[in-house]
Parts: sequence; structure tokens; C-alpha cells
Amino acid sequence: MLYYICTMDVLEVNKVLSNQVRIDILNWLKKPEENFPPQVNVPDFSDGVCVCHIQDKTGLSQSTISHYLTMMHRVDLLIATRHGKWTYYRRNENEIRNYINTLKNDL
Amino acid sequence: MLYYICTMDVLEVNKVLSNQVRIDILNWLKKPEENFPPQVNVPDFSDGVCVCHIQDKTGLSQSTISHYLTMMHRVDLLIATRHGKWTYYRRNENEIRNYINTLKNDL
DNA sequence: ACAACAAATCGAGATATATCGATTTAATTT
DNA sequence: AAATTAAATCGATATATCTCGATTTGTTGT
Repeated sequence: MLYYICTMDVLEVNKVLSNQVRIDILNWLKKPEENFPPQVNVPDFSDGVCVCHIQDKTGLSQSTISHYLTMMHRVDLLIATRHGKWTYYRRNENEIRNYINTLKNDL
Repeated sequence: MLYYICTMDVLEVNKVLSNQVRIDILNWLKKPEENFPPQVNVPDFSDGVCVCHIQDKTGLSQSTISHYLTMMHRVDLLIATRHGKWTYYRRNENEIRNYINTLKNDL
């Protein structure tokens, strides 16, 4: 029996994941090199993908995508790293795994 | 590598699970004998719990709970069985497992 | 200091979800 | 057949989410 110390708010994560675009973003970030153009201001995808590329791919407005990424970050599904003017987002694999394990017990 | 034939609509299930009462109901139905009064019109909980008992426990209106249970049934999280005037709902363990496995791959 | 730009935040209108009471449907009992 | 009852559906209002353009904030380059 495994206990998870950190209280993960399944409800809030579920809310974030009840939108197809946000699910898509999480998926695309699995393989940035397949889903996004090459990076310009950083050498590789190790810190993830910048907001503008994610925005381009979705076709939604800058404010909407920034809002989506902020809420995904707030529930710890994504990790944000700032390099100069740009913010890069990547998956938080630990927390995603934690979420699925929590579901396995709680659902 | 496992492939799931049935196309499970993760988005729709997530929407259903972005409500605390519906999450609670799914949880209570894990152990009906601990969470609900004894059955009256059927011998045991093998077909689940009737709508009125679930309604009592939540304190929400009859129409709201019926609506919730219908939507949980529509995405196959619950199985409905009618006995006379009463409808009994129980967990669809296969589909719940299927959902979590799908998340493990798709998320 | 100032102009330029990426990202975040704000404010607003449109759409969706939550929740109720009233009505309808289906089954049971008299 | 009529009355009763459990559950589902309908119609409506309140609250929340979606999505945008405009503004603000933070960083870089001149």
C-alpha cells in the first residue's frame, strides 16, 4: 500500500483536463521535436516549448493560451522556466504519474 | 504494448469527473454497505444502490442527482439496473479500469 | 532612459454547467 | 381503472468556464 504525502487536488486537475486543447497541449509536450518547430533562443527542448509556439499550433489567442498554461502550471501538470523574454513549459512527469496513481486509489 | 479497441472519450469522462459530488458518488459505491442504509426492496447491493439513497446522502434535489447519475451512466462509469419502480446504480469496474489505463497512455 | 517584444493579467461578452421545482413517464398497489 | 410512487425529463435561473482584445509587467537591446 502506497501513501501519497502531498495532497493532490484531483478535482482541480480534472477541471483542467476537461478541455480538449489542454489535453492536446499535454500530449504535444511529450515529443516537442515532433510537434513544434526547432527552438531559436535556446539549444534544445530540455526546458520545454515557448508559449508562442504553443499558441501558433492551437490557433487560439495569446491571452487564452497563456491562461491555459498558467492553470496547467497552477495544478503542477507543467513546469515553467523563464529564459529572458521567453517562458518555456514542459510536462511535470512526476506529478502526472502521481495524478494517475491517485486516481487509481481514489476513483 | 496494449491497445484498447473501444474508443473511450477521455474528455467526456473528465468532464463528468470535474464535480466533487460525482467523484464522491463513485467513491461511495465502492463500499455500499458502509455508505448506505440496508436495502429494502432487493436482498443485497449486488446491483448497486437506488437513486433515493444516493440522493439522501448528497442532500441535493432528486432531479439533480438523477441528472448526475444519468451522465455518469452515459459515459459508462456506472451500470444501471431497474427493479420495479427503483433504479439501482453500481460502478462499472471494467470501464473505470479502462479509463485509467487510457489515461496512462494518452495523458 | 527608451523602444521593442514576450508573457501575464484585466475586463467583458458568449457559451456551458449547476441546480432547482414542476411535469412527465413507468411501474406498483388498491 | 385510479391513486401512488420512483426516476427521468423539462424549463429556468445562477454560477462558472471560454475566449477575446486591451493593458500591464518583465526583459532585452539601442
